[in-house]
Amino acid sequence: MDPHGAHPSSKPLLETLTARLRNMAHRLTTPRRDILDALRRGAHPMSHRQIHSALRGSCDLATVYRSVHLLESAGLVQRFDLGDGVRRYELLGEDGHGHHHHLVCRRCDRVVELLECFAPELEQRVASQSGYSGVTHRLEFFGTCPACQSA
Amino acid sequence: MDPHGAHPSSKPLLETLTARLRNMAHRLTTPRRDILDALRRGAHPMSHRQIHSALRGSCDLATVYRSVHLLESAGLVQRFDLGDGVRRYELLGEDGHGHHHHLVCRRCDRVVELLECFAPELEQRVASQSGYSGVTHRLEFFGTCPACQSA
DNA sequence: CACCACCTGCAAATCGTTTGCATTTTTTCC
DNA sequence: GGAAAAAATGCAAACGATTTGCAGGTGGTG
Repeated sequence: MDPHGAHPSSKPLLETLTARLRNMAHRLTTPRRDILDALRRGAHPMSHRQIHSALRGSCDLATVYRSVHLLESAGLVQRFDLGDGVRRYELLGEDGHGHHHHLVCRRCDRVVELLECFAPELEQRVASQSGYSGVTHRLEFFGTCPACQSA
Repeated sequence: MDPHGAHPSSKPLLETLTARLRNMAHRLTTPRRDILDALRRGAHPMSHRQIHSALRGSCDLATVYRSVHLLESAGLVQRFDLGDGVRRYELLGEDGHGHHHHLVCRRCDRVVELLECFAPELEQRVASQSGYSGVTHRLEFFGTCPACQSA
């Protein structure tokens, strides 16, 4: 666990990402490349709006929604729900590598990236005891960050 | 873990719930009582809309939103985010007892209530290593239920 | 039983997200 | 390198969940 760091995995090259997209039989368009690049630069999960403003309006917000949706189903990005009604996304390594969780401050929304994922064996247990297949999980932590504690 | 059962904890009396509300220095109004009763009867987490229709329009949808919000901050109900953009709620025992998780079918949205909560010691670890205080968590599982697997 | 703070109903506003359609871009193939 | 087909984009409008302003109604306290 790394209380201060940014995204745990080292950043992949933009080329690597675009290659992955092409291999999925998807077109490489300017918005998609730019979105991947924006996510590559971001340290924390980004909302559609954040991505859109990082792009400085180089493409439409609707395109961000459509592209991120495609990137998600292509397995290039992972969605996170941090409690407010806003969806956020981070790059995901190949074969699902890079799966992790977050710790969010209830007061100031500061986000800490947590390195380890504890639950893989839990997924197994849940799957075998319920009969469900392809079990995944979503886990986030919430608390009050040091700064907000003293404030 | 109970793959087939409904809410794990036995249902509290409606009187018990209303008493808890009164003790929090909140008024006991008809809509609030009815909402608590609807949640008491429901086996799975209910959305505002579901609660509202369980009440057969005896109060306004906006009142459901306002009341559930109050019940949540009073610690009487707990919110669950099951992945679609819809918030769902279940009764929560006193002192936070009754905390648990769900397993949701990606195809048909069937929900399984999971009895155990694995993460309390994780909260400790996350808290001490990050400096955050009052750490809680949200954990849900997703998969494909037996029926949808064969379909 | 009267009063006051609080709550409700109603309707409109807000916010995130999706969608229809005409136009532009990417890719493929010659 | 260029034309044609398939797919993606921009724009604006639609949508669904949730919130809010305001006028009138209600709970519980003295």
